[in-house]
Amino acid sequence: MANTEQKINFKSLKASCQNCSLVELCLPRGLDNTDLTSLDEVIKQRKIVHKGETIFRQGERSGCVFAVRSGSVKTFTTAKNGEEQVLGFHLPGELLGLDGLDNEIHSCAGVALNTTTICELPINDLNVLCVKIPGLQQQLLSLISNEITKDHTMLMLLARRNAEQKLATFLINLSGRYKARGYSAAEFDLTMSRYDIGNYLGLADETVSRLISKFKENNIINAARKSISIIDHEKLCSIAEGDMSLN
Amino acid sequence: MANTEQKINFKSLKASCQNCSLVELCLPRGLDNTDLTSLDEVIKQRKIVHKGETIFRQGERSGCVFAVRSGSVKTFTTAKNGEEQVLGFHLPGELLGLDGLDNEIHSCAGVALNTTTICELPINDLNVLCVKIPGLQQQLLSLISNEITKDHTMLMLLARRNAEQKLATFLINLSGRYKARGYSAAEFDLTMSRYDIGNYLGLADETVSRLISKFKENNIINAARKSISIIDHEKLCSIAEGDMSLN
DNA sequence: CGGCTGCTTGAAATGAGTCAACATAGGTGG
DNA sequence: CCACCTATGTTGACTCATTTCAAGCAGCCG
Repeated sequence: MANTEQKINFKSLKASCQNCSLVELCLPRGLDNTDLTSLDEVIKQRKIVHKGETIFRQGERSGCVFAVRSGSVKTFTTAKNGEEQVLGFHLPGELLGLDGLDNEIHSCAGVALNTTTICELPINDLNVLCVKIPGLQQQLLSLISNEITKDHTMLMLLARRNAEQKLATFLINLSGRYKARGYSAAEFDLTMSRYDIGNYLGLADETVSRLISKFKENNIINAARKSISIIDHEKLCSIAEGDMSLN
Repeated sequence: MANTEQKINFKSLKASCQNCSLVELCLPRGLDNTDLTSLDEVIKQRKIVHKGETIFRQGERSGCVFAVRSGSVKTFTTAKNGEEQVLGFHLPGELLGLDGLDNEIHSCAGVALNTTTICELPINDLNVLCVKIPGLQQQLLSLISNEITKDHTMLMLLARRNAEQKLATFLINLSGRYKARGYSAAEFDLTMSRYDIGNYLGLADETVSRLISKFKENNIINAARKSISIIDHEKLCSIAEGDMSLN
């Protein structure tokens, strides 16, 4: 398909899909440069998606997995009655669309929350590569397996935690993910609306708003609209764990 | 590893792991008898597990996926503070432990709810087979992908539905799964406790109890302890969908 | 500049949780 | 085989966290 003569090293691969977790996950497990070249060929050219635009639709077979290069994305399912459930938010370096890894239709949709750059990874090409690179198959299973573990954490959060704990956990989680990708853990933007946060956490958006205000009053965070800074990470953790409650 | 001379046809395979969904899923996709023979070799001898006994532990690497042959199993995670969250119930013919398909540690535990027969499918053997049988790899991805979709449905249920809808959905779901495996859709036993149901659905067990009573009063179901019969499936669906509410 | 969308805040309503007492089944041991 | 004991399930009364309804506010985009 592509020119396999052109050997690409890790640096150029990383440049072609910066912070792409698939690539990063593969690296420490002993894939060599040839493998990486092949992998690089699989990553289609980046695509720019604007706020509110759809990356893949529910019920559609995109044939791809996606990696966020910049910007952010929400995934959600739509029920028969039209109700939406936000399933997750995806930051730079993170993957989405793994529910289509079996090359069947997506059970959720992905929409950009702001101007976003996306790398597409065609699944058929990945499958071909999997035969050539035994470790890659394992990586894919690991990725999708982690996805299940994440969902299980979310089930616990939704079923067992109160509103304060949910929001605190959400903020800590975002903070950690930004940090893992080299951004500030203390200051970042909430690219999603209060409504989306509430929907994701199983709360009314008014409740989210109220809690943010309460966290502000208690000098745990500072917030103005989209912009968030975490002042007291430790207290936020205590709230998330249920070891502490406000008022 | 095993004697590949001994050709086993579908019938004997099915007998060896009755209603095993992995086998069933593979069949319609064109695996031939030789493939099935190999698959059969992978399925370790059945194991009997008694009520309350553990099939695999959280944090343990079992190296297996499991299929329920008879009985039933619950899976759950335990949080740092010791709190448990039930993640699912597994009926005859269903798989569990897919979170270990990447051959890493399980992020949840599986415990028998009553006397249960289990088939073990060692992942390493499956991986070897995947090289021999291209379709199998696809099947595994499909299975795990369905698992993600199921979790997403559950997230929607926990986040957006009230107690009545949750319990109605739960009962309809169980009914459908029993039916799919050839059991009665209208009459079955709840092998799990009210506490487990409540934990799974994010409700107090008293709430579950009250709702069962309410459904009984309205002649939608009949129930005595573990035994359940669905009288008015249609109404139950209406409640689940939120088109109808009691009192 | 004006209108729109998203956010904030207040007050009232309510669904589900908590606490507590009681009922029943099933298992155990005398 | 009966009597007791413990688990689990049921029901009631009360509480409270969160939702709902409603009104006002502030950025932002055309």
